[in-house]
Amino acid sequence: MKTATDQKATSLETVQSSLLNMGLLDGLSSAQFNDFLQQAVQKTYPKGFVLFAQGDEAEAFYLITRGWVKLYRETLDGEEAVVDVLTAGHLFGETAIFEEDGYGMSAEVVEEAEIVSLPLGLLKQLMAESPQLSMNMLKTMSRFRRQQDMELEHRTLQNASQRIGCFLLRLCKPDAKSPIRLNLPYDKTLIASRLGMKPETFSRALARLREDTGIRIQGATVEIDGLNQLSGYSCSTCSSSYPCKDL
Amino acid sequence: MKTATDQKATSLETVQSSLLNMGLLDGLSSAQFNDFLQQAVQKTYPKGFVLFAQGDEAEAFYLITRGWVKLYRETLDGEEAVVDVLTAGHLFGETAIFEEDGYGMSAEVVEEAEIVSLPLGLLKQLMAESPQLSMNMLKTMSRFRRQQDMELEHRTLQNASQRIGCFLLRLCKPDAKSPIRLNLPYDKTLIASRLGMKPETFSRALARLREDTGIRIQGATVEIDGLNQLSGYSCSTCSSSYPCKDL
DNA sequence: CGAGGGTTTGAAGTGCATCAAATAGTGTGG
DNA sequence: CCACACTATTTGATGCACTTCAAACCCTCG
Repeated sequence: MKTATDQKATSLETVQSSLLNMGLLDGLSSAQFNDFLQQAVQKTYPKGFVLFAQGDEAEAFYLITRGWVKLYRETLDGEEAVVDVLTAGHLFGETAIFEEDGYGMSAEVVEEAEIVSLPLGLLKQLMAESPQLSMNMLKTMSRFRRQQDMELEHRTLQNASQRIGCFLLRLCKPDAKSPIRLNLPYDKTLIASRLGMKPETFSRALARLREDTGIRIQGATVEIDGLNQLSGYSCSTCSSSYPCKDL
Repeated sequence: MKTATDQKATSLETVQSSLLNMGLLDGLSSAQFNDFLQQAVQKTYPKGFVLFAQGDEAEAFYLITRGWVKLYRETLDGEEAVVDVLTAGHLFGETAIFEEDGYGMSAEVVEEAEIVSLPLGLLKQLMAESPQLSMNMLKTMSRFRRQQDMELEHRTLQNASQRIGCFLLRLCKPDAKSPIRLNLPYDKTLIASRLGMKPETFSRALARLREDTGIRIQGATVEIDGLNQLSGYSCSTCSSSYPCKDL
């Protein structure tokens, strides 16, 4: 719950290339794009920094260029439900553009992150002028929505071990060659809540996944011999078979 | 899994007023609106009719004017996850507009329904011309997305009885006077899957809800003395307190 | 009346949560 | 470089919630 503030501005060029890569702003005139660029601010945020809290007035949306950010909701009695954990290339906060009572969730940095913030007002304004921009926005939202649908399905139909397997599969590069080695991107407790389970359950479920599929785990390092090994285990109770490109 | 076909065309006027009410087409020129109207088809579908299945090529989107429709996904091993159950005034299938591989879920009529179908192609075409239309679409999607977020939160944080209480609350008209009487809109088995639980669990959880809150249940009829009674019970583990306008 | 679906009830099992405690890992100051 | 403090992770024991399988009940409709 830190609100510390080590925030270092970085060069415009970096910001520019980041913005171009995210797709949302494709098709804007260069004048329009420059408007954005002028108002873009890139900073470095420490772990624990809260970018915004549920209900805050929505003034900006964000693009991550490094690090990890957690999106979550808090209930009246203090529980926390992690909606998603995002990293470089991901966009967030932009869906607040149509919501009257501020951001629908909170966002907190979980691993030191570089983040570009952009004014929502400008986005809204340019959207009225550029159908292409609206279209991009729709695509973005559509993809998010599909992800959320999958998420709900997973919670309903997959057990803890399968959800972990699915999570690991999504960490694998599609073209990786066996055996695949990968590192868990953030700590196990956070992965657990990302997947809707308690840390203890995560630990046990991971152990079971290891026994059932033969993957090897050493601390935060995971080694997988073949993807079929995992996809057969995790994807059977899912409506889209591996590779599920939506997640 | 019926595919029967009793389909009766209805008058253009009815279709027109339905279309005007749904908000999505606000701001279109009358010429554009008429294009839509020309291609709108309203039919009556029997219970069990499958409007489209996951993966089908997406050619139309739909507006319900009467009855109930279930949106769901099916897994490889035959399980079914109900995404939502919709009724008059609800729109569905329109989010397939940006998806390359057809509808992301299946849609089946669960209570005889009158449904207007509209060509997705036309929507896409007009969206390029009318920023307002894109904007409407974005609002629609944004609302859907928020609903899905809530849904996920509920599955994570509420137990079965609380989810049923929440469901009942959303059936109540906000201005209803106590005691509130209402009828379950579709059968209990379907409500159960809508809420992500088995019929047996639903039955027992409903019994527990009755004991804990004092609501009265007689078959499909529910009587509630006060909303606080229910909201206190169901909404405490939720991030938005009653009345949660998003669902 | 009888068939069949929806609903409830009972008994037993499974999975995840909880509480408690041990262990491993990490960073700090000495 | 070590000892300590603190956090992350694992393990064990137990409980509760939901599911499963089975059977009874109920209601509607032909």
